[in-house]
Amino acid sequence: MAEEKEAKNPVQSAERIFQVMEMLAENGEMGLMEISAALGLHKSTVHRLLMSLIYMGYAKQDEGSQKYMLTCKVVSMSGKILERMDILQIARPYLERLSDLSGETVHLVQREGNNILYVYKIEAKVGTIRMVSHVGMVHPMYCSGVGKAIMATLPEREVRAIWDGSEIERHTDKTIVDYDRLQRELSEVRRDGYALDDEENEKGVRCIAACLYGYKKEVTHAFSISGPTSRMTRERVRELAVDVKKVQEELSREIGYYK
Amino acid sequence: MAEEKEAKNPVQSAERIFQVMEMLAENGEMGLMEISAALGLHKSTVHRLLMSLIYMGYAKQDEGSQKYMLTCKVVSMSGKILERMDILQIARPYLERLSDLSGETVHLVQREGNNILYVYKIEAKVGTIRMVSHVGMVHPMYCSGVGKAIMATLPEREVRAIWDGSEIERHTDKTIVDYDRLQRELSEVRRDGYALDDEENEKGVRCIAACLYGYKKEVTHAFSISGPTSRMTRERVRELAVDVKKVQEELSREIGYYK
DNA sequence: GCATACCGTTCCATATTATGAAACTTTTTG
DNA sequence: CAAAAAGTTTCATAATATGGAACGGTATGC
Repeated sequence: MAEEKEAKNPVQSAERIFQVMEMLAENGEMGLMEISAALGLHKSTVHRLLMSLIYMGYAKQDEGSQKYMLTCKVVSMSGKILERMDILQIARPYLERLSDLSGETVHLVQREGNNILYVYKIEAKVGTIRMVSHVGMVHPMYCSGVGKAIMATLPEREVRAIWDGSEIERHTDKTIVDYDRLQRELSEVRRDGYALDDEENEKGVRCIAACLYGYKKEVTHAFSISGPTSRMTRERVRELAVDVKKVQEELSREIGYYK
Repeated sequence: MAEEKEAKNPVQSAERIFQVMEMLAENGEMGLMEISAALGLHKSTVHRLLMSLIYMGYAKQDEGSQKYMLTCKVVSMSGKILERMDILQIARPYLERLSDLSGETVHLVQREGNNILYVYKIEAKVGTIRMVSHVGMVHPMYCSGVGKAIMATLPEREVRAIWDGSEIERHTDKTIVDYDRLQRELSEVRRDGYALDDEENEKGVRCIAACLYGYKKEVTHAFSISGPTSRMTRERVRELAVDVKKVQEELSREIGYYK
């Protein structure tokens, strides 16, 4: 009988308060009973937690519907976190250069376990098609150019762990759904120095990505240029690859990576 | 002896947890004792709160320095909040149109008491000068074009209240620092239908702004085009005013405002 | 190189705080 | 208009957070 001393949150009410917040962030406006039922907490408890959130300015109650929702106070906190993020501040001008010369959407992402988190986005300067991505969005690694760019720097067993830890979902008919193909593609990424996402994630969207070396021992960040297949022809991607690799090199060097 | 039954937070530890988070968001990496001293809480208490934040994924501890900092988990929460914000989703294409035709920085802001909060920003498509603004940033109303656009819709006593509730700070030699001038400018805004910020907030930056009608009874949102004085000449501003007012009208109508 | 001071961490008895049942009020629904 | 559901308030009780104290590690100063 293995005595598992499982780690537990030392502050119960903190845990519950964030459960409520996450619930509201996920579902938008909710009623008290709805939250109570979803979390399995007594309505009296939920009410108290909500009053606390309102008191602190993180939530509010709609006067008409009486439903609860989050305010923008965490948006403000989020902004401060991003402004303090040194890698973002350093990368920004480089990414803007990529945006200027391609006119396409540019992203900077950060690894979070088996997923990547979008921390910066520059909207396309041409065309009217908008990508669904947005700052704060979390996405699986295995089906994104940036994710593959990061995975390509990891030893096989870690790649395997990410694969096993991800829920493999087919988004388009080109989505990678078997591990062998992922491995083959990662070798190509290592060979070429950049990663491609050829409509694997979103129909009609092609993307070229590269990672950033030198921030931590393990690679944690990557960036990409994405656009509609109409403009992002295979040929154009090959052209952009030159710029992407150049930015990768310069930026990695500025961050502190040599060779 | 007026028995003031001041409202208090019904969940003490929630209050403290957010005090810790806000502290870290404001100051970045901090040591345990530093937080403890700043908040006047016992180090043991702060430690427990931090362990809770780490457990939930909102904070982490640097292995080297042992200092604590926030992770990007609230960035993710923030992203979800913004994606649910209907007015932002509706306004986005209109603001992009303004961005396309001007090439300058475009903002959408939301009133938060005496301040405005930036909820959306489109970077300038021309030039290399970057504005310091960012999504999540909070700014006083009295010294911004968007702020004046909103204030111009309020009755005098509310304007007065905002003025009194703001810390008047001179940012440039053109910053409004007396109430009479603010009032005069607000009359102009009412007359013209748009607000100007002529280097009042940031040296070398001119901005034209208008509010959005129809979302709530009170006006809560405004948008703007900003750029360096070199490109944003008085004449160009007059030209852009036409587009700004057009977007104001169309957008207000789409939101649900008639006449 | 040793002593001291400082920081971070852990433990624990105690007092405070959060809890949830129940009662009450308001709103919605049939 | 009645009944049900949602939201709010109260309160005794149980559980939780609290902070003093002590421990261990690391940096600082002599």
